[in-house]
Amino acid sequence: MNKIAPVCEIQIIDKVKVKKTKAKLPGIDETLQIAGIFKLLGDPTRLKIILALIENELCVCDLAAVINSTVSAVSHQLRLLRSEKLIKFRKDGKMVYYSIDDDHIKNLIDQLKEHVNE
Amino acid sequence: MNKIAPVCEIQIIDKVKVKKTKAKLPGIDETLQIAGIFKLLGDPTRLKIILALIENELCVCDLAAVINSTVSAVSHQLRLLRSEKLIKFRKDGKMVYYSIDDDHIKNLIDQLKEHVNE
DNA sequence: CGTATATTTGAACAATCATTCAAATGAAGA
DNA sequence: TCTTCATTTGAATGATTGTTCAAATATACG
Repeated sequence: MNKIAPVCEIQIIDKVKVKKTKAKLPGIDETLQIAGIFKLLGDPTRLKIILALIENELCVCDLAAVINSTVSAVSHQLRLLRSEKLIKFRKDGKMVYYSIDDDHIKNLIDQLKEHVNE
Repeated sequence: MNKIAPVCEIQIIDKVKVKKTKAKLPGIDETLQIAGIFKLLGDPTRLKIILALIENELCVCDLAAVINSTVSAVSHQLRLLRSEKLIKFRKDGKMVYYSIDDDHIKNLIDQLKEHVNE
């Protein structure tokens, strides 16, 4: 009788291990930033854009042609990739040429290619 | 008069570059696989799970405690990570202990940490 | 067997997101 | 200036997805 309510009671098996592991994790900001970049690369359209730009600097309409998408869809995704500084652009008259702005990206993808081909 | 309808007409600036770039891209299956793994790492909850398991083998409820989530939410995400062979598990009585099943993952994340801390 | 606990599972819900279409912007050339 | 073309932008839509809650499994133990 008068049992303590089980509300919000969290079961933990190994308190020490939990505390130690928690201490080793990166902060929430860094975690979210890392997840954010993985997320960008996790969409097929954006990944194709990155893969294409690794091979060549390209304008938006050629980029759309390379990855079989529409100019509008590509432009929307370019905005996201730009905002995270994964790509950069230069203007030449009406044209806008995009290219990779991050050396790590190619390595990241190459590593995953190995993984996939195993 | 009798202009050709502009429907579906795709503008391409540099046909040669488009064709050459297209030829260098990985096939669609490989592209989707790579995107799939990036996508898994692109969710904060799943990334935290991976980060925690890199430090320690953990049971589900301790894992939930480490990343401040619920057992149910963690279990759902573990299923996805398992299906892509990023993690493995071993059973011990009622308990299920999860750990990393992929050597590439840690390197991938370490590389992105560099990127973020620049 | 019956209870307790760790984990999994399914359905439902809210939120996020990629694409599409139409319209706007900006730059080149007549 | 007017037109054309490359690109961007905004709103709308349909689809995907992460979390929650409740119920179902599964294993240990008395």
